[in-house]
Amino acid sequence: MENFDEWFHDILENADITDSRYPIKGMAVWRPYGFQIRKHAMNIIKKLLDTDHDEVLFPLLVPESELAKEGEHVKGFEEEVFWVTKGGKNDLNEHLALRPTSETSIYPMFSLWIRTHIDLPIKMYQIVNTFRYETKHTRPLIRVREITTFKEAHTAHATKEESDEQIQDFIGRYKQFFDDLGIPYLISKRPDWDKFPGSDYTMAFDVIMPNGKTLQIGTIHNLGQTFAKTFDIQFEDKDGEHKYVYQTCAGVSDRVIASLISVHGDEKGLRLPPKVSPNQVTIIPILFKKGKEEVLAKCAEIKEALEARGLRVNIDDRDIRPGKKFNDWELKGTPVKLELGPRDLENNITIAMSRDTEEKVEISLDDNLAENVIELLNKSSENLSKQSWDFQAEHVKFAETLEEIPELVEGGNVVKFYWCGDEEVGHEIEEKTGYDVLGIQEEVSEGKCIASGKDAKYVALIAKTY
RNA sequence: GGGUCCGUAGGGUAGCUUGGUCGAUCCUUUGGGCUUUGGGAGCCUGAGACUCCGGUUCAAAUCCGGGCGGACCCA
Repeated sequence: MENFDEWFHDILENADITDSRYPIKGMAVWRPYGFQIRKHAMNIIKKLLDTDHDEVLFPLLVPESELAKEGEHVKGFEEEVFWVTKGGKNDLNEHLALRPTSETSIYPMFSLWIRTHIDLPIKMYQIVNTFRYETKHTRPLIRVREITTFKEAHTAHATKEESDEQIQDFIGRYKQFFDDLGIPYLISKRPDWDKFPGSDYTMAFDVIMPNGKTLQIGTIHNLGQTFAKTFDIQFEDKDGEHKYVYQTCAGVSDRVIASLISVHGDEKGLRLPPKVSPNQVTIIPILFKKGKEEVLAKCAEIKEALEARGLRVNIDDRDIRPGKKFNDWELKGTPVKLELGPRDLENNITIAMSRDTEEKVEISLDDNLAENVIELLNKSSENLSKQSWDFQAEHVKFAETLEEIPELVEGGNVVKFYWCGDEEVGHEIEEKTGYDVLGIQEEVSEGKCIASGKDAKYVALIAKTY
C-alpha cells in the first residue's frame, strides 16, 4: 500500500462504505454496505456492555449554562462547539450546543437520579452522534465534524477504588471488542497534558495505521469527583453522610470502522472479519445456458443450509461474467466465496476461496459442508487477527537516544523510550522530535530518561498521530 | 489571522499559456440491444460536464473582477 491516504479515500467510495460528497465539510453519508458493517460492529460492543450497563438516549442539545459549568472541560471543547442560536426567526434566550460529548448532558440528570448508596453503582451507555467544529482538514471516519457513531458509557460509584476497578473493567471489555474485530492495539495512560478535559486520568487504545501514524480508537477516563462536584451528584452513604460520587466514562467512535478497514485491507480491497462482514459467504454461480437452472437451484440449497447454521449468505446471480464478480467481492471483503458451476455440480463439490489467504480449496457438497465453511471462516478470523498483530509487533521499536527517534518514527514505527515522567521533559521530547507522546505504557524501576538522564519511571510511547 | 494553489459528466482527466478548428478529449460509470459466461470480455447504439455572477470581445471552458466551494502551507 504505497499511498495509504489515497487508498483509504478510494476504498470508502469503491466499497460502498461512505459517500463524502455530502455538501458539508466533515460530514459523510453511510451507504448501505458500510452501514451494515457499522451495525455489526456496534452489536458486538452492545452485547459486551449489556451484561451490566443500561442503554439510554439523551437529547442532542445541551444548554449553554450546563456546558459552561465545568471550567477545564469547557476549555477543552469550546473552540469546536456547534451552536443552535435561533428558533425560527427568533434568537434563543439561551444558546444550545450540539453535544461535542455528553457529560454535560447526562450528569445533571445523574444528580437527580442518584440519592443513596443503593442507587450505586450506576452504569449506562448510549450510541449517538456528536458534533465538533473541526477547522483542520477533515478526513472521513477519522476527523469529522459529525461523529455519527459515538458509543459513550458513563458510570458513577461510591468509592474511588470502585471507579479504578471500573477503568480496568472497561479496558478488559475494549480488549475483547477489538479482539473480536482483529484490531491490534497499544494501551497507554495519556500524559497529563493530553488527558480528557476535566478528568483525573485517561487510558487510551491506539492502533498503528499502515502509514505508521497512530489512530486513537478508544478512550477510558477516570473523572474522579470533578464532575460530581460541578453537577452536584451526591449520595447518602451507609453512615448517613452525603458524599460526592466517583465517575468514569469511556468511548469508541467511527474510528473503529476506519481502523477495521485499514489494518486488514490490501491492494484488492477490504478484508472483513466474518463477525462484521455483511456477507460471510458469497456464492458465485458459474452459469451457462445449459444446466443453468440446476446450478442456481443448488446454490439456493447451499444458501439455505448455511443460513440454517446462522451464517449470512448471499448469491451473486447478476448477469455478468464471473471474473467481475470475484473482483467485486474481493473489493468488498467477503470472507469466503463459494464458486459453483456445472462441472462442480457433476463432481458434487464447490470451490471455496478465502479472502485472507486467497487460497482455493475444494469442498464436498455433503453433509459436512456447513462445518467446513465455518472452519474456513474461523481460520480467516484468526489469520486476519494474527497478521495485524504481527504488523504491530514489527512496528514497535525501542529508542536508546532522543536522536534516533525521528528515523524510527519516519520508518513507520511507534517508539518506546524511558521517561522520568516530568511534564517539562515530556514537552521537551515532543518539541525536539516533532512527534506526540502517546502515553505511559508501563512503570519501571530501571533505565535512564532519554531526555533528562534522570532515573526513568516509565516506558512511554511516542509516534506520529492522526 | 496571513499566504499559495485549484474548480470541466457519478469518479478520474485532456483542452486554458497563444480566445475561434469545442457540436469539449480519453478512461471509468451508466440505459438498451447482440454476443458471451470456469478470474475485471467484445461489438452496436444511447445517457452524462465547462462552479456561479458580472466584465472585456465579433467570439470566452480559455482573459479580467467578484462570490461560493475545495486543497495545502505559515502563525
